[in-house]
Amino acid sequence: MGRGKIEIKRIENSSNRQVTYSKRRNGIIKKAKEITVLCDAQVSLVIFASSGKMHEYCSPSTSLVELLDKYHKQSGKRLWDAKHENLSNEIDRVKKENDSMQIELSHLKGKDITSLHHKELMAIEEALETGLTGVRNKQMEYHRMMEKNGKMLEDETKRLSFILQQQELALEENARDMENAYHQQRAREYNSQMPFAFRVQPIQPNLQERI
Amino acid sequence: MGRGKIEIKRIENSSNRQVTYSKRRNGIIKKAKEITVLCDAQVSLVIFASSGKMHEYCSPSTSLVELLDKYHKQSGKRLWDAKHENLSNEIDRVKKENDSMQIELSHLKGKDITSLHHKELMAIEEALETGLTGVRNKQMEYHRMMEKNGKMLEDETKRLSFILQQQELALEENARDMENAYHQQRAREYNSQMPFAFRVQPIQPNLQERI
DNA sequence: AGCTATTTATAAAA
DNA sequence: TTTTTATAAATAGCT
Repeated sequence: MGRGKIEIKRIENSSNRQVTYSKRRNGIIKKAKEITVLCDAQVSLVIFASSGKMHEYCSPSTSLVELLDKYHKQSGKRLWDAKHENLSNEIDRVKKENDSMQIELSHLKGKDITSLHHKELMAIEEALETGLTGVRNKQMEYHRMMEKNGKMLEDETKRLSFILQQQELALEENARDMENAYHQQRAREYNSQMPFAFRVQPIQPNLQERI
Repeated sequence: MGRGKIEIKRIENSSNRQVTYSKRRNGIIKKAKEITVLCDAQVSLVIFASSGKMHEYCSPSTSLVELLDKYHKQSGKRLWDAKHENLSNEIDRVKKENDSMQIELSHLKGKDITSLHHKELMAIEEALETGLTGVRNKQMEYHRMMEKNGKMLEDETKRLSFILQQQELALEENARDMENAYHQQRAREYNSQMPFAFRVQPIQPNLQERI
């Protein structure tokens, strides 16, 4: 069906193989369409190239899912049974895990322990104590942190109020100085003397050592 | 491709249609086999005649299920039925449940609590305390039961040893009686007198009222 | 189901 | 890839 006859065996030349694949794939799809129309048939065709690329054809009157359903019914082959079984098994497995965790949780919460024996109760008690210790340590840690923060705030407040007090004292002193200066001024004015300047003292106490 | 050219439209003559279907179906399957061999392709082909009869071809290196799996991965189209999807959904749901229980269990056991906040820790602590209370109550109950059992055993032991003591006393008495009887016998033999019988007394004290 | 004239598909080349 | 073209292959109509 071409310039030369070919044997039906793998085409070793990769680019020839690719070209032939493309042409023959189109050919098959064309044939599938034709038989669909000519003979009222339903065709599902899925082709994967060695590259992994997929092409498909499905008769327009139907769908792959529908055809596979018919396939089930006709061939009796249960295509999805294996999958179903796997899924079911996994569900069972996970549910069992679930149940045992559920029971463990109940026990840890003190529920459904009526039927337990002494040894089991001991184990649960131990687990609860371990957990409680862990949680309480964590709480303690948290608490200590809060306390530390509180202490720091308290210290800072003390420091700030001390500074404030010092500043107030300084202001009062300053005010007194000014008043004195005023009275002296009046006296000097009265004596035709020049007033002498006064300087505001630095009022902020050196508190660096407290920081 | 035949004695006369035909239009690609439904063949109205039923027997012609049937013949053409048969010939072309074979043709397509042959082509499918050829492209499989020539080009390293994988082909799935399912054909239903209008009569409902099915024919299929699948490349020998694979299977329909496998190809459909690949199909699903490539196209993203869901081929499996609702049941399948339901199962998948259930697995997801149960797994999620599992995860959250796993986390809860970890927390109750004092693991992975580093990232928890104060409020959450409080809740866990409370749950642990409740659980511990429950378990300890149960232990207490158990303990009380054991104690009660112990008390009963003790009482029973006392009762039994009392009975034993009584029996020993009775035996001693019996022995004395026998000795006396022996001496009397000897005396009587000496006097040619017949011995008189003696009876073992019931030795078990009536202790029913203690049970 | 075979046969065969004719159409169609396609291998090789471009 | 697509087109060209010589040739192989498929098949429509007939038996």
